[in-house]
Amino acid sequence: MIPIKFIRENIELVKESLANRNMDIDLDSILTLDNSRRNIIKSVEALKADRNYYSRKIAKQKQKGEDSTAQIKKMQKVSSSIKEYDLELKEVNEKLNQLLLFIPNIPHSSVPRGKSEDDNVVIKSWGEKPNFSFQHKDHIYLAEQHGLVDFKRGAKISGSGYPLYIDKGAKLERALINYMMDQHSENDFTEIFPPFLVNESSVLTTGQLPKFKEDMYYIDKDDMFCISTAEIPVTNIHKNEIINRDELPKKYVAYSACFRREAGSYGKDTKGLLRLHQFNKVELVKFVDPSNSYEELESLLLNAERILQNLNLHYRIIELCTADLSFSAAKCYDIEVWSPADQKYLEVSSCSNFESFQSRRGNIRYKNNDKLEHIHTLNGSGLATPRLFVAILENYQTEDGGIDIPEVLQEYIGIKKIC
RNA sequence: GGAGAGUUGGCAGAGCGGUAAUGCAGCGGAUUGCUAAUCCGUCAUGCCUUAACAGGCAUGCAAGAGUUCAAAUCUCUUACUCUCCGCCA
Repeated sequence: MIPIKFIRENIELVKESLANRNMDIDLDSILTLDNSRRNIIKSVEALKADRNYYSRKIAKQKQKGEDSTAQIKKMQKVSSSIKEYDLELKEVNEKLNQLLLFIPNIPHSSVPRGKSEDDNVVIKSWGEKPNFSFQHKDHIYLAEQHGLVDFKRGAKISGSGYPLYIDKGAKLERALINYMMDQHSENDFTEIFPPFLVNESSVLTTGQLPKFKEDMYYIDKDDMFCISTAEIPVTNIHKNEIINRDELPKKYVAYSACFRREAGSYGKDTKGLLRLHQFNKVELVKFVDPSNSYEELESLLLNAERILQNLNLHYRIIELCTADLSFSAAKCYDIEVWSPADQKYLEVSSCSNFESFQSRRGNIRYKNNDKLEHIHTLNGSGLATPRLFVAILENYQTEDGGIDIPEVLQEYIGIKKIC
């Protein structure tokens, strides 16, 4: 949430930020609304001052036993016109707040400007693309060949986009989750197992609502949302709380299933594990002192990268440009792992600094000396499993058609190779 | 699902129709030569005036509605927390 006062005082900056995001939001009508809001406040507060003055007078008169029917008559009129103004003010406030909830975060000054995702910047590349001396296969073939994932039965049970992991496939999936959780725990992230259904206010905090309601699974009867990421429950751990400065940074790691309707992406990546309605993800969330949130973002990125390094998978890091930045983020890095079959990079993590955007929505503050201020929130996938699963199958396949298990996972899965 | 209790500032805690006591912590200042004490101020948000310092007004007692000249206080609705009962993995 960008506060109206900030918009009012930095209108050019906000306009520029929206333009850089390729977003068209009518700021002038927001300012007009703000203006009329302040005018109403002026009028109604003058009346309320009047009312307070006469109420006190009436109280004194009553004590003395004097008659005050004239004043009371007058105040009845004042009160009813206060009521009208208050109603008007409430309507204007609601309209204004509704509009403000649709304004995205302001990109950090270091974010590259761009018109589309083509302007994202590759800032790092780690490892090497594998060279196969044999005809290598894609993950769908490999998964079906070895009975790791049953897409057909998943579709029978739920629909497309709900893979059924079986036997060694199920074990590999669980090994990945357990391995990543352990790694991050060792780096002082506190382990969380969050609720997977959350209320509306939690989704407003992180910014998936109100703008992206179409992407969420919604349970009408109970007014609950299925989480699209563990970011939602974990960020809301401290909703409406005040955190002591000496407790910062607060670092959490959580596994969750993630549910996404993927509205508007029909026909894209419909086969295999690349785009799913339900998938598993390990998420890192940090609550940090605003003065060093960008250093914390860099270290968060390293925490996520470490997983791919330990799995010895080639990846690159993209710095998202203003046009590709997500709604709530001020800055974001994507980590993309190499898929030999598709000959392209697959996004397995987004690491973002939200600055105070989410903490304002969720009223998450910290005590800075004598002042209460909004904290900065960060999060990053560490990592999402489906594309990681893809990368392991494709990068670790062997000439005899088997799949080697990466060394760090062997103790988790109990075998060294899928034959 | 049923019954009861509760929700007041950073925290603790009073007030139960006349407009938020008090304590603790924090911050600023004064004073005293001693790791501290004492005193004063400040310590939520918004709006207005001001270049700024500062000042004025309003709002704020879980959320919303109602009664009233006046609501933390009375009435209704909702949310959440706790306790007990029921059902259940």
